[in-house]
Amino acid sequence: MTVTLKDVAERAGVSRSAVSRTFTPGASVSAKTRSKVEQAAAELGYAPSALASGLSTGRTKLIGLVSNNFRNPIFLEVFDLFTRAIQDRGLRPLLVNLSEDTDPEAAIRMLRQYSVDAVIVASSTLSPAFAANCKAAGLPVVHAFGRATRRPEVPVVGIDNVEAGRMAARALLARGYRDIGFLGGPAGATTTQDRLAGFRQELARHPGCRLRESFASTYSHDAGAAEMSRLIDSGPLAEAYFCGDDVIAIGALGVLRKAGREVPGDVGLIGFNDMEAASWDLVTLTTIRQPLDEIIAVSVGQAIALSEQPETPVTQTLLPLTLIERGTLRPGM
Amino acid sequence: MTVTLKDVAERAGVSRSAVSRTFTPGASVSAKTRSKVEQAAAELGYAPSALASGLSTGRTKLIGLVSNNFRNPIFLEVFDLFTRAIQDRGLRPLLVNLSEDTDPEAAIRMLRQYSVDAVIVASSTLSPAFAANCKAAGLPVVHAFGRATRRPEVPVVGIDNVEAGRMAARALLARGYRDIGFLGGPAGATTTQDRLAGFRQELARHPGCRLRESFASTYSHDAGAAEMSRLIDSGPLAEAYFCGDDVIAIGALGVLRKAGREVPGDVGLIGFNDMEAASWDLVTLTTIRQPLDEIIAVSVGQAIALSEQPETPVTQTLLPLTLIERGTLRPGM
DNA sequence: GGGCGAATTGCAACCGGTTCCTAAACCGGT
DNA sequence: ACCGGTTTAGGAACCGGTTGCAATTCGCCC
Repeated sequence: MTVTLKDVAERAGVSRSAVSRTFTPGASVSAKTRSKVEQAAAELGYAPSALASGLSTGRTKLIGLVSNNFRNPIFLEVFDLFTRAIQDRGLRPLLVNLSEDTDPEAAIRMLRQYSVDAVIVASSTLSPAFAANCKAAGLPVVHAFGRATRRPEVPVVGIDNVEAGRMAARALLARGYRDIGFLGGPAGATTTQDRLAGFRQELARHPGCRLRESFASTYSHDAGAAEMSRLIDSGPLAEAYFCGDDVIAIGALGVLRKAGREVPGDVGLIGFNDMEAASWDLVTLTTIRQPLDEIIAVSVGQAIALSEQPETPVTQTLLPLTLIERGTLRPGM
Repeated sequence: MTVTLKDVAERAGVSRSAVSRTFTPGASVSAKTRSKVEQAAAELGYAPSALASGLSTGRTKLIGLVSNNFRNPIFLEVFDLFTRAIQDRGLRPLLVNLSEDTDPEAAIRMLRQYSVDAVIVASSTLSPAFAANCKAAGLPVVHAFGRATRRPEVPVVGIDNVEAGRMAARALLARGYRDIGFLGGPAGATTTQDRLAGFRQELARHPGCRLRESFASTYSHDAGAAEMSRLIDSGPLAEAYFCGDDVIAIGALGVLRKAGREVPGDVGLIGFNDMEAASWDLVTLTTIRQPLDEIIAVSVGQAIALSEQPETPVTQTLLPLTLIERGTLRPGM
C-alpha cells in the first residue's frame, strides 16, 4: 500500500539516493533526473516517510506543545494561534495535555521518544520545574506565558505580571477609586503574587488609598462568583476590584448584578486577559489584554531557533499590555 | 546523548534482540535477562525511540486530530476531552488546525507521512469529503460531530440534528409559545438544515403555529447579535427563538436586553450546546446539551478499533441530547 | 580528440528498533 | 549421564529514509 523510495527509484530508473536527493532541498541532482523522479513520484503518489527521515536526520519537525490549561476559553485562541504558527513554519504540533492526573515525567519521556525538535510549554500555572526538566532531558524548550525571573533556566515569553498589577492600579486610581479591592486568582499562583506585588506597589504611592485583598480558589467563573458572594456577605464592598482573570471578573459581575449592585455605578470591576466574552454585550468588561499573537509568534520563533542552535543563550521576552476600556469602570477624571 | 538499544545491550551483556524483547510485552525473555536489561536501561535512562519502532512495526501510536473549529469555546472542552482520552489509551494526538487557508490535501499528505494510526476529524462544519479523502488515502478515520447520512462513507459519531430540531420545537410548544422563530447558524451548514428540518416537522404537527426562519452568517456571538438586531429593526419579534448555537443565542440575548426586551418575559430563547458560559449568572441560558464526553469516548474507541482492524464495517453512532432548563424560556405549562 | 575540474551518480553504511529463524541452554524424566 | 521437548538467545535481514565517499559523467577549452 505505501509507496517507498525504492518504488520510485525503480520506476524512474535511478538509484534510491537520487530520489532522496530530489526531495532534499539543496542537494545535487541534475534537472533531468529530478524531473524523471518527480514524474515517477507523482504517478505513484509518493510521500516520503517523516518517520524514516526523522530517524536518520535526527529532526522530526515535531513540536511538543504542552499545556495544562484546558478550561480557560482564552486558551482556545492560544491553541489556534500556536497550531497555525507551527504549521505555517512546516512543523506539526504534538499536543500534550498535562492535567492534574498525568505524570510530568512520563510526558517528558514520551516527548523524548518521539524526538520532538522542541517543546513549547504554554501555561502560566505550570511549575517552571517542568520546563527545566525538559531542558535537563536534552529537549530544547521555551516557556510561553511563563514567569519572569531574575535568572531564568529556560527562555520565557510572556508578560510582566508585576507591571500588570501596576497598570490595573493606575487605571483604578485615574478613575478616582480610592477604596480598592484585589480579587486575585489562587493565592499560591505566581501570577497572583506578582500582580498583587505590582498592585500594592502602585497603591503605596497614593497615601490615601485603602487596599483589600482576597483570592478566588481557582481561575474560574464559579470561584470568582463564590468569592464575590463571600465579600458581599461579609460587609461593605470596596469601590472597585481588580480581578485576576476575566472569568473571575465575570463571575463576580454576575453575583453583583444579582445582588442588585450596579456596575460600574456601585462597584467598579477590571479584569485580565480580554477573552472574547469580555466584549459581549452582556458583559462589556473593562480589562487588560495580553498580546497573545505576539507571545505566540515569539515563542514559536524561539523554539525553532533553539532546535537549530541549541546553545543559544537563555532570553526572556516580556511583551506590552494594553488597557481595554469597556463598561465596568466609571469614566476617567 | 541519546541512549540506544545497543548501549543497553552492551551494558547488560546481552544481544540487542534481548533488549528489544524486554520492552515488547508478551515476548519471550527469561527473568534473568529481563532484570539485567531493566537495570542497565534504568542506569542509562533509556527510552526506546518511538520513531524507530514505528518504522519497523508500522504503528506509531499517533492519532491525527483534525479540526477547523478554533473559535467556539465548546471546542476547548472538546480538545481537552480528546487529548485526555487519547493519552489515557497510550496514544498521542497530532493536532491539525484545518483553518480556511490551509490545504486539506496537504494535511492528508502529512498525516500519511507521519503514518498516524488513525485520524479523528472533529468538526460539524468540515465537509464529509475530507474524511472520505482520508479513508481513500488509506487512513483509518472517524468523523466526530459529523452528519448522519443514509449511507455514510466513514464512521460518524455525533448527534441527530433533526431530532435536535424536534426537541427544541417540543420544548417551545410545551411552554405555550405559538409564534416561533428559528435563528439558525449559516443557512448553508448541514447542521442548520437538519435542525431546521426537524424543527419544521414538529411545528407542522401543531396547526396553529407560526414559524419564522432566519440565519446568522456564522456560528458566532457577533453574527447572532447582528441577526437579532436586524429582526428587531424589521418588525415585531416572534415569541421565542431556537438559536443554532449558544454563542448565537448569547449574542441575541445581549441585543434583546440592550433593546429593553425582557427575556424570557417578552421573548424566549433556547440555545444549543450548553457551553460553559450558558450557565453563567449573567446568561442562564436554556439550551440543549450534546453529550461531548460520550461522543469523544466513542470516537476514540472506534478510531483505535479501526486502526487495529481496518475492515470493520462503517457504523454511525448518534447519542442522546438533553434539555438543560435555565432561565431564558418561560416555565412549562 | 584529449584533458581537466566540477557536477552527478550509485554504493554502502547508518539511524534505532523489530522479528524470523536457527542454535544453544534448559527442564524433568529415565 | 542421556534424551526429547521447551524456552530463550543471538544473528541477520528489514522498516524507509540520509549521506559520505568514490566513481562516473559532463561541459568546456585547447
